[in-house]
Amino acid sequence: MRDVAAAAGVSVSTVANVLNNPGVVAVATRERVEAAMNRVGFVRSAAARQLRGLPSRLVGSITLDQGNPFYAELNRGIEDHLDEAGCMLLACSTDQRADRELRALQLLEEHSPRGVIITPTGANGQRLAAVSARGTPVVLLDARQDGADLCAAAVDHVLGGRLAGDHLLALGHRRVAFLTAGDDIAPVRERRAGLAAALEGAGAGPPVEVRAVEAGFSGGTDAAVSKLLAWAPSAVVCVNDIAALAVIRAVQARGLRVPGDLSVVGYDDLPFAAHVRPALTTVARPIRALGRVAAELLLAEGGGGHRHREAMFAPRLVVRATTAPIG
Amino acid sequence: MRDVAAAAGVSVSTVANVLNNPGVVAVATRERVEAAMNRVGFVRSAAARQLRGLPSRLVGSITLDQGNPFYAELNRGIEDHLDEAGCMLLACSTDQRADRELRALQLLEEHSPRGVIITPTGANGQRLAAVSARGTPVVLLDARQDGADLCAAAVDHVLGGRLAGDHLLALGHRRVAFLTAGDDIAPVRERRAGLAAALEGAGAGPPVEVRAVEAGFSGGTDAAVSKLLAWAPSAVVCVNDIAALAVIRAVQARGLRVPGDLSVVGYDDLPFAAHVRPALTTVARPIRALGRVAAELLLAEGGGGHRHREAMFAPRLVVRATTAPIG
DNA sequence: GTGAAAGCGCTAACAA
DNA sequence: TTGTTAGCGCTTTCAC
Repeated sequence: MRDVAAAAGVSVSTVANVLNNPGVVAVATRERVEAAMNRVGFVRSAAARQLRGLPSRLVGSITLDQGNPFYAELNRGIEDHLDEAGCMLLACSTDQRADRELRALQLLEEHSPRGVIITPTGANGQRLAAVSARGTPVVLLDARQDGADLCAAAVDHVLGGRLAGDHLLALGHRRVAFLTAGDDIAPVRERRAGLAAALEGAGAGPPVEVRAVEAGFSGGTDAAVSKLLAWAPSAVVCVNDIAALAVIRAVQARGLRVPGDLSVVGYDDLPFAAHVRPALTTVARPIRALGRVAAELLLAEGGGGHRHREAMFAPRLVVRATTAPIG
Repeated sequence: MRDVAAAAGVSVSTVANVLNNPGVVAVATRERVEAAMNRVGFVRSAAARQLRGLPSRLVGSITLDQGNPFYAELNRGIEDHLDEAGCMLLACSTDQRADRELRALQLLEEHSPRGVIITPTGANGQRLAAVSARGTPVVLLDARQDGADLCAAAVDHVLGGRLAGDHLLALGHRRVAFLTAGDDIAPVRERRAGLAAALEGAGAGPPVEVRAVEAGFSGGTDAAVSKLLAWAPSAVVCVNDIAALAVIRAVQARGLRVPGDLSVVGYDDLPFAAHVRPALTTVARPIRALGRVAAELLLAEGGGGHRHREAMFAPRLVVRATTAPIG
């Protein structure tokens, strides 16, 4: 900036005015300064502005895995809204490990971000509250504010589980399994609870729970499917579409048919769900909108007189071709 | 930091030593300082360190769309490697628009990142060279260094196109279409060139090109498929797996069978490709490895005496069930 | 309409 | 082993 000032034959504060207060500087001067900026290749230093206490343009995003299509889409939604405010996403993955989450939080804080949007593992609630108390807006994503008083953009997963359960009940299913992924995070517990409530409310037995070791497209699923089939359910609700697809494949590999021999319900309605054959019946949630709203809540928290809010989204059942009447 | 110093009854430079030079400070003092840091809730200011000229821990990633599973996986690979160096990803999407790319570059530069990894639209080559010249390492991802002298982690897309072409030729196909997505970026041009080379080398006609307006899972595909079928090819090579899936669906909706009536080849081998039915024949590239290597090149460029390098990955044909002999 | 100067939190060179 | 100090690039207040 000094260089620009020198090149334009003015003082640094005039350059500053051109930048922050263009109206106050004479047109001729301004043009001279702007020309100088181009000549010198001037780039403002965000570090220096931050040091002066100006609001940062960085927003942290901590998800379980930014490589997962679901979280990728979420980040995209966040980015879309942030873009309008000139902010950028600092994206980290935790792989659902509390230590990685803590580290990410630490590194993020050092950059004094405008705020942090997080899909929490659930293990660092206190730390999150501390970050928030220190003045960095924290928005919970896909999680309720349990205890801590924070903003949240959440999905009613109890309803999601119930939707899946009601759908299967209506088709005559009574033996229903729930396939989870070795995790015990709140959104998964809630889905299971909703499913159980639906089944038990109708006098059916509770869902049996089957754990796949890995949540991914491959690995761990095959053993889980053996366990699953040993219980001989007529339907299975999966923790997400990826798991559902893996289950379908494993079931088909055993010579069984979906939905003829086993109905399968996914969760998320990822873009591929509609294009798979048989097309996946699944519980949809507005992923990108979730991200956008989280970003909105984050930016709104900057304003004074703030009260933490929770934006709750209702999931929606999308019936396609992997569920069928029993018999 | 002053607060910590006061709380521990030492000077700021002692606190600094505890942070940067722990060996040189007396154990008792160090423990006192560390206790004070916890008490005060001390968080280092990255802004201040940067202002002092220390290397930044931020790495920019500019992709076409971080919500796209391919780029999401790429970012994850980058993150994996960066993590070991304590760096974080500043992720932006351009939607393949030159103006958005320019803006992202601008915003990134203001944060003086340790480097930038970019899937270029191709329109801002000069600007990239300028950024690099100014001292910020730039690594091209999924692109060759055309003209500009930059590091690159690329895939041999000409080979990729050729692999698809050779496979189809071996199955007896002679009328082959190439379905692109309304874009004209280098990786796509190269695939088409490789495909054309294979076909023409074997005396078959050149591939006809069909443009889908949108690259997404939905939208634009249906009209493109009509155009495609009007030409009555026996096989189609798609610009990526997502497009391939959309094509398969649209073709099936018209009562035709894949691969019976039309063979389809995808590109990328995204995780779902193996789980779709019929399972997708596709050209695979090591996505996460690409990201990791890009990150490696980036960090290596920090070291002195640097010569720009190009890491080239060979794609691999994965034959599944969407291609069949003609007849 | 423009300039001078202080200070944000930190590091590194030097002094004690 | 610990303390003092200058200065990184910017914004902002105040004086001209």
